[in-house]
Amino acid sequence: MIRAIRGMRDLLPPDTERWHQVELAAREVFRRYGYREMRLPLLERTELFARGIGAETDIVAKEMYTFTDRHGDSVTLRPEATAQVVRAFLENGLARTAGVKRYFLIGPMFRYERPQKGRYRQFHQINCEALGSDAPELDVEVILLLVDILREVGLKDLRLLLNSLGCPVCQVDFRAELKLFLFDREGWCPDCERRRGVNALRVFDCKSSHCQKLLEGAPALIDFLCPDCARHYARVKELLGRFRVDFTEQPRLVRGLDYYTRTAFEVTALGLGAQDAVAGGGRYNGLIRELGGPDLPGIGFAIGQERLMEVLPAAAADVRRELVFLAYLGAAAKDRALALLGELRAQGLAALMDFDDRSLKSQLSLADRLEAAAAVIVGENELQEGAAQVKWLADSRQERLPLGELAGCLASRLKAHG
RNA sequence: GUGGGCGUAGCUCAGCUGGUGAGAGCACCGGGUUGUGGCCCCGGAGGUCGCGGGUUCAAAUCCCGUCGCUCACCCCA
Repeated sequence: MIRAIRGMRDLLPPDTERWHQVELAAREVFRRYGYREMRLPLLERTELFARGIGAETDIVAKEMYTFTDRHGDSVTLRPEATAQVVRAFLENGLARTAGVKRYFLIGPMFRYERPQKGRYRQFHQINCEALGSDAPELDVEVILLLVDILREVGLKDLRLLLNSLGCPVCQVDFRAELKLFLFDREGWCPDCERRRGVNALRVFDCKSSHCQKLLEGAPALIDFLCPDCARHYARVKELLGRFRVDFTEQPRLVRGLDYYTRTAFEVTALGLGAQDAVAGGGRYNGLIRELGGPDLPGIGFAIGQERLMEVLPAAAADVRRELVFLAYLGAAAKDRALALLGELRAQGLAALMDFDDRSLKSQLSLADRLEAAAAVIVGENELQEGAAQVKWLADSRQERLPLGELAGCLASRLKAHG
């Protein structure tokens, strides 16, 4: 048997329907905030991500689906959206439009990692990007938007973690100070031993309780923020408070993509195992210029859709669908049922029938298993009388409806039942 | 890339101190009304016991290898 590729999952009904509901809810929130959709290619030039995300990051260094196409160009399945949104933004001349540019993007991302709970090689994100302003009010708008989506889809017990990563100016001083601290102490785990030289900030991410203990008393980035960054961060916190958004300051929250500056945030939820971040994002003020555009600031976030689905409360079960099943007996009735099927569908009802001349018993059984609301029975008797038997499967109530008015009658009854 | 756990019917699993024909529940098909679902009863179909090798008179059961799944590390959504 040919199996799906490792880390790639089939998404089937009824899950597809729940995914669709979540996407609809997200789209509705985006609409209210004035964000519009981009749909972009899954494949980009490798260089885009190497430059955009940072060549030293794990994503670029060891997690990308990169290969050469038939013309010898190096291409990569997108591992994240932001670099790509910026590319499309610049390529299509959108930087020249007025004001803040607000976009969202929903779709699959690819990273070649070892799969585990909440982590797949193809996964899906709901992305938000706002380009063209450095105002802290925009940071707050984006965070509010994120929280609104998560609430709209029914996520409980979310936790918002907040930090400021400062700008390149403050980071220079901080990194120097941090390195002094890290090299002043010994006993780091092998990973941190390596990291303290290469990318000192990452040491904060270490899950080892031993390293976390060693980190006590380490310099905090917040203490090194330049006046502008400090003001920005203070304003963000002030506004979040004013909008009654609870957050936890997490001085050790560092993001794994090099382009982040200033505001960084993450939403975690219970029940996800080790991969508990449902969404993450932050400001990226240097990225647009890095990718060859003007010096415009930006901010955005990504929701991990698999993880979100995982923690959402289960959908209410045991609900009859608004579905009509047509059962027939005999060749003449089959033809009439086919015609009725078309009428019901034209009326906007969900309707279906079986074509394999089964017994009435098994046709009703099928209707039941499909959780149809009603079964319409058409046989010789019904043809003669010009009226079908309609059986409501929830309570077994049965009624006769004229064949000519069947579609209309069923439509109004189903609507009445809600 | 590293480590732990697991791989028996479509699904969830039992059986595994080696030994009578490989099982259960759910799902599926048929029958119990010749035109009526859900519940119940009866019957049926369905398995290279992941794959390969080894030990043995004998292996789903022990050993080795391999592949796969899964959780965790790393990192991220």
